[in-house]
Amino acid sequence: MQMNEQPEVIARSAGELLGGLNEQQAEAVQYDGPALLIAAGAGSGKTRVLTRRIAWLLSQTGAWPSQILAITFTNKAAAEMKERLTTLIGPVAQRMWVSTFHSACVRILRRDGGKIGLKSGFSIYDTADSQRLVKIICTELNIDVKRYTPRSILARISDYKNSLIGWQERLKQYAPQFKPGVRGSQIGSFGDVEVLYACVYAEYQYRLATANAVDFDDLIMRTVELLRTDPVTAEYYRRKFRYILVDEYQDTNHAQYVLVRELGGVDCGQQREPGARGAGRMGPAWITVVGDSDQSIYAFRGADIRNIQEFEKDFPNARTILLEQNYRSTQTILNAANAVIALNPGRKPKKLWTALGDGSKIIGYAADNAQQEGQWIAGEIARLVREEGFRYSDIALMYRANAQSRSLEEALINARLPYQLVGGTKFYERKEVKDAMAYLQAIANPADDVNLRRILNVPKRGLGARAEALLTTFAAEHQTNVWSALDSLDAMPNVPTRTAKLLAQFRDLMRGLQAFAAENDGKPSEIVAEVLEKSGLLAELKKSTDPQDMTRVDNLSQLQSTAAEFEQNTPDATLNGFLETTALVADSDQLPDEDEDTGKVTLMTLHTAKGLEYPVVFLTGMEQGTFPHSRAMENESELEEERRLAYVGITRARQILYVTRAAVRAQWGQAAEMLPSQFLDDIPENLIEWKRRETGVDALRGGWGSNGSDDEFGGFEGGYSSESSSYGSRPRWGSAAKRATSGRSSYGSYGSYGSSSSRDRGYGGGSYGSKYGARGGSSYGGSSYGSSYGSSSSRGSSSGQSGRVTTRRMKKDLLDSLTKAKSAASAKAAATSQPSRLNVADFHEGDRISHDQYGLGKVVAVEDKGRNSVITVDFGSDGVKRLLLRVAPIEKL
DNA sequence: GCGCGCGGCCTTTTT
DNA sequence: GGCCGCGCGC
Repeated sequence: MQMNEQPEVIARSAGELLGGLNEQQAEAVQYDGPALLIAAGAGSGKTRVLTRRIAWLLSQTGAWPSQILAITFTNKAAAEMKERLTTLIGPVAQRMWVSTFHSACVRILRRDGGKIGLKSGFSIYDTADSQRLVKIICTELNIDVKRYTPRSILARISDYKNSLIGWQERLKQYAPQFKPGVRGSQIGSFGDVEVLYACVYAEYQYRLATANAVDFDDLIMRTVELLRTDPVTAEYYRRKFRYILVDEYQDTNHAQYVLVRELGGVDCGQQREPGARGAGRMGPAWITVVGDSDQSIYAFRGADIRNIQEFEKDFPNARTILLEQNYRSTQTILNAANAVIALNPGRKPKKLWTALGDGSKIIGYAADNAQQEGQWIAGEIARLVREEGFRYSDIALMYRANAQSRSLEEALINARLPYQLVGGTKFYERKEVKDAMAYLQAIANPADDVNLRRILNVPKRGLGARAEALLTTFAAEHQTNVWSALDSLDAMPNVPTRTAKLLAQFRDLMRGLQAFAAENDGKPSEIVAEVLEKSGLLAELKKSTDPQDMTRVDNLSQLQSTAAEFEQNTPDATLNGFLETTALVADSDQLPDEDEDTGKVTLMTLHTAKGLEYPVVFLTGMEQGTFPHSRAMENESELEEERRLAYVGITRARQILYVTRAAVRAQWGQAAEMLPSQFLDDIPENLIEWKRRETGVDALRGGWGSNGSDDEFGGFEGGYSSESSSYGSRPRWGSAAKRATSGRSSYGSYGSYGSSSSRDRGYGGGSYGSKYGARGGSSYGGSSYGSSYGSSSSRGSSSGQSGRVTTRRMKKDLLDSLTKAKSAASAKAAATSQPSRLNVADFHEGDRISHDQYGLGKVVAVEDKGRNSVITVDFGSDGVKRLLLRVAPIEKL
């Protein structure tokens, strides 16, 4: 560390640090004692309090930056906090550990994991890797994976780990005779499923250990193990971290709770030095936790709400400070939130209030189906921007489950509104990216069987199941891993000549890549390039004619760019560092900064939305079974969690809250009638102004208005156009309304808007190609990122700060890749770079096509009228239709 | 060993 | 509607 550059904390006076705070906030900032719980209601300024408290500890209590450990739940939250701290106390903030539980543990394990058998180059398995491994194990143990899915077994293993239950313990209790790592070990008496779980758990951990790998949950559990088994290490961290602050404490699980206790040395009975300032140099660390039990929404992944509820019992001399004043929302919104959450039994009563005034009413809308819900929302967004001066980035659409995004996206695309989707399939989960990453993993850590096996025959090189079995058998017999088996190929018996040759080729490929990586460890981007080139991954995709493969090539190129950025923004970049940052990205890390105007509407799940705020929020899919989710409705405690989720959703809104529902929603391709969500009833009647309350379905139920037409919902067009005049300006094609009720995808119609001018609006099609072209170059250094972060990344060299920069760069890329994925999914058109999706010249009499609604058909006539070309198609029993090529949702077969 | 086509099952929510 | 796994034919 370059000490003399700026070693000092910018001195902040007490007045400065307390300025603008209310009484409770100020008290929390100054609190002088070992254990503090800040029970912070939604929007009550907790991040502000947390950062000011850290500054207070530094400038008023004599703490050193290096003594601070601040834990957040996402990388983004960590980056933001670090940024705020840097503003407050100067660049010295970089010396603090501000990170997620997971990154902090990686850092600890990289340094000290050797003491529990982890070599420092260990791999971090994501959920997909872990599932692969479980599946491999199940197959070998002859477990019926239909009945016990790897997914469910893994969930169980995850539960054990979150509760710090070791595999030894499970094995001892349920299958003492089972020997992990011994081939042919079968599960004994199989009357009890616990036996199965115990065996798989044990075997899974054995394989992780031989692969020098850990999974997400291990990061926490093994760190606890380290601290508990190695007193020297424990002592080191206890002396180091004198102040521990944990955000979103209500979402911690048992393992994380214990981790905090262990790091803080709460139970080791050491006394604080008499007369010391603050926490002093020994004795228990000072612990500050911030959270809101009403926002606990992660019980499903092990979060234990009791951690926060029982904080005062758990930590001696604890103090609780309540923050109830909300600085975010109108009183109307808070009243709705309070009313909903008040129905949860057994909570400590807490009532949010605001000085901001009542504001406007909550707006309700009942649509006939999901498509119309989306259309109405799109119209409303256009109106908000046009008439009320909101920006697109002021608006967020939220939903319970990712699958709901589709109909909303389609509506936004059709209305030509720019949007960004957060979450869903992540960049690093795409197959081609995952393949490339598997190469990198296997190079960095050859013992990593899961990843090595993944790429053995990717791209296809004639090494199938037989060859793989040769390797795994040999590996098992010699108690070693697949790479070692491959490495000693010459000693392997019974290998057919042809297979031996292919295996040797693969071995040499990997040896070459390993050597290259060793020589260029500081240049991850070059390693990526080498991998893409030498492995044949790129070549395989490039020679393909599948238009989707072009996107895949782009994604791989993107991966290389991401590596290049990592390299530029990280002082001591390594391949492992790159792998690490990619392993721990979260959905919310893709989100842009609050102050950044992306010019796009944001779509995300309610879970992802936690911690965010928007002037305008649409809570969509307010139906029984959708939200609350059907799987959470039977069980009271799960229903309580849904209610907290509703509370989270409502309190995201600052000025205007919309609640919308659909009377019919397609689930697994089947239309289902949906009743209004109980949460709508929980909001006091007088707070909601319904723009449309009855749906066509409700009307039919009431026994009137049915005209028996085969348009599913006769009332649809009328209700919809009389409702909102803003639709008048939109084109209304005859087929559009009908298609909207068909429940089928209408991506096809996207391309149909494609006069070339509309393609350059930044949400797909043509713009993507050109934008990508620009990115492909080496223009990163000159970007605004380069300049704004240059100063911090050039100072000091702890990996924590680089993590921050990387994350910020990466989320940007992920964002772009999402936008790209969007366009890729929707525009086969773009692939041929034609201005219009379908070209009339491509259609001839007798061609077979597929229509989104009518299904398969045969072309009987083609009329070339330029932009207005029409084809006539015979759909058999569905009749003969004339279709405007420009708008028809069809695909040539 | 590979590729295609069919059928079953499904989705909560995520570090 | 989509993914994944399996079975068949080459």
